[in-house]
Parts: sequence; C-alpha cells; structure tokens
Amino acid sequence: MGISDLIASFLQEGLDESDGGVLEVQRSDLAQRFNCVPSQINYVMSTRFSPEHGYIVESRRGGNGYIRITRVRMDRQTLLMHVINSVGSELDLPSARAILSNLVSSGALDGGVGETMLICMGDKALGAVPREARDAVRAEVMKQVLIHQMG
Amino acid sequence: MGISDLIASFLQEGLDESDGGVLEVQRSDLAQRFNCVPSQINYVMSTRFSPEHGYIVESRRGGNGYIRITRVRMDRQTLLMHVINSVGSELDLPSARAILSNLVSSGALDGGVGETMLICMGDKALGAVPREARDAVRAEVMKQVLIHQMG
DNA sequence: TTCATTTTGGTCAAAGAAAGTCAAAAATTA
DNA sequence: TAATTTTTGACTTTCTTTGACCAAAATGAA
Repeated sequence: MGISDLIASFLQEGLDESDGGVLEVQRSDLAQRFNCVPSQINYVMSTRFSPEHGYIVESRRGGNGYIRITRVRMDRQTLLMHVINSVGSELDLPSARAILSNLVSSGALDGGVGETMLICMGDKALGAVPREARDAVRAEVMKQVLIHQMG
Repeated sequence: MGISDLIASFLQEGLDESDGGVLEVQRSDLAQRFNCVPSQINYVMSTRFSPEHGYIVESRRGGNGYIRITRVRMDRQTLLMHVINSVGSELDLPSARAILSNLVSSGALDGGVGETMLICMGDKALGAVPREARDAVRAEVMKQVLIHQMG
C-alpha cells in the first residue's frame, strides 16, 4: 500500500466513526501525520473522494482553514451518476429540458431545482456567452449541478 | 473556530436576543473581550455583516461611540426585487454567495434552489467561459433566476 | 465661542496561516 | 518498454490577524 492508500483508509475510518458521514481535517496536519507533502492530500481527495466515488469535498483557506469530506447517499446517486456520465462536452437546450424533466418526474430531482437549472441554462441567462459556446457551458452546468445534487 | 468566527457568532446571538434585530456594541470593548486588535472588529463587520449578508452597520466615533448592527427584514417580493436591482452587469462569486445565503436564510429562496444557482455560477460550471467574462454571466444568471422566482 | 484634548471608531497594507494548482520526477503496472 | 499512477515541490490564491496611522465626535478650558 502506498501512502495515498494509507491516507485514504485513514479517512474512511474517520468517516465511519463520524456522525452523519462528515469528516473535517486539516491538510497540513494530515500531511505531517503521514509524513508527506501537503499537496498529496489534494491528490487523495481528487482520486479517492471525488463525487464519482460518492463524496463531496469542501474546503476553506486561510487561518483555521479545513477540508471537509461528506459521504453522499447511494440510491439516487446511481441515477444521477448515470446522467452525469451520459452528458458529453456539449448539451443543447431541448436535451437539457428532456433530461431534467425525466429526473424530476422520477423524483431524483426537486422540481424547483430543475426549473432553476433550466433558467440558468437558458439563452437569456447565457446572453453574455457567444452562441456557439453555450452548449458547452450547458453541459458543464448540468454536470456540476447534478454532481452537487448527489450530496 | 478562529477569532473572527467567534466574534461573529457572539454578535449573531446578541442580535437574536435583541428586540428589533438591532445590536449596539463598542469596538474597543469587543476587542478586549476577544483579546484582539480593534481593527479586527471592522474586519468581522465587512466580511460577515455586510449589506449583502443582510445587515446594515452604522457607527459613531468620539465619546460614547458605538457600532450598531441592524438586521434587514423585507417581504419576499421586495427582497427579490431589491437584489435584482442591486446586481449590476457583473457579479463576483463571493458576492453571489453572500446574496444567496441571505435570500435563503431569510426564507425568500428555497435552499435547494440557492445551492443550485451557486453551482451554476461556479468556476467549474462556467469553465467554458473566459475568466474575464464570467462575472457578466453570473450577473445575468442571478437576475434571470430571481426574476423567474418572482413569478 | 473657539480651540485643544480625549475618546472613539476607520483605513490600509503587511505579515501570517491555510489550502489549491500544475507539471516534473519517480515508481508501478501492463 | 510503454503507459499509468504516485510523489514532490515551487508557485499561487484566499482568508485572517496585526499594527501604524487617520478622522471624527465630545468635552472642557480659555
């Protein structure tokens, strides 16, 4: 087992013992404990605690900064993940509408959230984005929101 | 929790207990109580009690000087309208965050919708938009969603 | 009244304390 | 050997703390 694996399993344990599946750590503390460089913690986060793996990682810099890992629920997640993976690098508005209406009617997404997303991806909201770039933005917006929704 | 957070939550409590959501404190008193330099109080005011966070801060110097914090309360329509009008042609992410958190905590916006908007305006979601154009997109997204929310 | 002194609060920039990014080097694995 | 994954570290960004210097209001003496 490499250091990254050690760190990962240490965090897993912490999450198991924590209440609510939430764990807060300090990057430099962890790095010291495992005798590695701080940025390795970022590596562990992005390779083992990504949303695709079922986690959300938030953080704050500066004095009293932290890294917070949250384990997300699993059932809805599968559906959302499926959609996330199916969305490529571009997404037109009608497709977005269809996807969202599916998610909402299947109960995987709150109606208000779905509508909000639609507005965010609409031509008015994206007025400042060149027409030919909008579908790329839509794809990214869709994916990011759904990834976040897994939490 | 850092000192700034401690001071902020102390003030929050005071506001909750106060009548009319108004609280008056003395800068040097506070600084002494929390064992910090007076200007740190100003820092707390500007980072946690800004108008975007839903507060008005007034003050007076000289003998018996004070700092007065007032929590702003408005009905949903007014609040939304106010925000829409106050957002110019550009909006940076921290400001968006503050505005949304205020709208949500005041009950004018559903939490899920607020979070969704934040993700839609995040740097990841707007990855395909040139950095220097993002704040313009954010402003438009914010306004469009809120306009939709008023309907 | 007028002016100096005292009592507050305000500003700003530097220093400090985390965390983030990115790409090269090293190690593993296929 | 070639490709992929890990490990490192130099550089960046964000948030907080501190302190030196500034500005205004109240007070009291001339």
